[in-house]
Amino acid sequence: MGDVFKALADPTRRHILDELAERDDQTLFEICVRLTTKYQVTSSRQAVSQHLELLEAAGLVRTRREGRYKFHTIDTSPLEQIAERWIRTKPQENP
Amino acid sequence: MGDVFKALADPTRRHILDELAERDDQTLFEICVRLTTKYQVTSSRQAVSQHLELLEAAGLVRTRREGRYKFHTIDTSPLEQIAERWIRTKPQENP
DNA sequence: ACTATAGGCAAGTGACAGCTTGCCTATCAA
DNA sequence: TTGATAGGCAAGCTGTCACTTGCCTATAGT
Repeated sequence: MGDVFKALADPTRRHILDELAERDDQTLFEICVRLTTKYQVTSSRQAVSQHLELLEAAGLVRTRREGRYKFHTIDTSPLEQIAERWIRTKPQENP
Repeated sequence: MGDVFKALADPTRRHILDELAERDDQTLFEICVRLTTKYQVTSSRQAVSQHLELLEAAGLVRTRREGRYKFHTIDTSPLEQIAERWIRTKPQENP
């Protein structure tokens, strides 16, 4: 669970999630091109690849292999619980 | 906004928020004691102090000075928007 | 005034994160 | 088969992070 927060802590990874939220099923090269053109992210291919590994390890990105292409998909299910961890717990609650 | 994610990326800071969610208005020393007894966090006073600075800079903790005591309060308002950034955005939306 | 308590400031250290570089594998088209 | 494309592996570098250490300030009690 801490992996999700660490994954979200980097601005480049947040841009990757932004991009995958707009358009799913993108390859590594497609993501690289769109990061540079739309978000002015100048990271290399290997850097983006390592970010995608981390996002996949955190459960935020799922991958699907097809021939020599590897498509990446966003998975928002880990995000749906994390914020409520502290929001729901009010002070002076004593069961 | 990225400060919020970076603040949440550290397990000790998440424990601090857990503790402040349970009991508000705690001093630095109170937080230190409770971190060690309840969460087995062995950080020093200065380490916890630096974590609280970071949490305050991220807007997750508010402080109030009273004499030589400084009370810390959790503020969950930054958390209420962050997760929805990617959850709300569905693919194939084209305005 | 003096001592203890609550907290702050700043330099230093060890470890890890993000990134690059270079080379390698696998798939597809010609 | 050959060349080009998509991606992976691994070592190395650099900056940042979490933490410690030592000293300092300020408030409260006696």
